[in-house]
Amino acid sequence: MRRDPWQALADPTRRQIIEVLSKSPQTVNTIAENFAISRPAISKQLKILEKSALVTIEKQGRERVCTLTLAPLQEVQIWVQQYEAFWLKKLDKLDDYLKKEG
Amino acid sequence: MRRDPWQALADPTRRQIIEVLSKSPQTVNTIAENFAISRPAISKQLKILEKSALVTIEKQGRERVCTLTLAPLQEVQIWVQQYEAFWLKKLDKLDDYLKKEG
DNA sequence: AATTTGCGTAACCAATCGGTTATATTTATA
DNA sequence: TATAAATATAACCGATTGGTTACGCAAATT
Repeated sequence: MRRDPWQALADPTRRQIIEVLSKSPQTVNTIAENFAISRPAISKQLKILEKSALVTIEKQGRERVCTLTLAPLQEVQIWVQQYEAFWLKKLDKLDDYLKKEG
Repeated sequence: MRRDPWQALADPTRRQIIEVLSKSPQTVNTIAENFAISRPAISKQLKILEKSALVTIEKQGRERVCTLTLAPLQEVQIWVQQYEAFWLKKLDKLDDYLKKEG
């Protein structure tokens, strides 16, 4: 049941978890301290992030250390960049047009 | 009821609609031809895209012409790029470390 | 050995999602 | 003017989402 990074990033809480983990790897409880919702809710979101390969969870004693993996963001970035290119091309065409007609 | 672009982009059908519209503005039916799902389903998705400002829908006679607006993608791109920077910085640190210790 | 800590899991719930079919409305066409 | 075309809207539906509380269990602490 592999997860689509788009779907994983759709939720603001999950994006915030990523933000928190970008400072450093952290345990589940430490992450949860940043949020108003319950710890099991955070656990669930972490599992979703894990399934989309954005986070790896490593057992260390009774704690679980969560680490960010940014690789899946590439898919998103490439998709967006493709449209950035399209966008710039369109601007170029407009530019050409204005130069010819102007 | 303004929509989050992240949430709008979470659905693969909606991303595909964006792809279709990136060729040129199109009417609802023309868009729908690209998909196996019903036309009302496409209408719904278009409305979601409209609410997140990714698409504008203009009435022209009995047709509605849908045009792509890529501006909201900037929010996504900036968010992702911020982590690209983080990622590169981390690689730099690793590089420094390896040079010192190596 | 008993207790506390850190976490997962299960059961539940209301809201939202993404689709459907049926119907209504407006505009173009014969 | 009757009809066809393009589309929206409503009512409905099952699945998913994102949260909750209650409970269980292994590891650390006392």
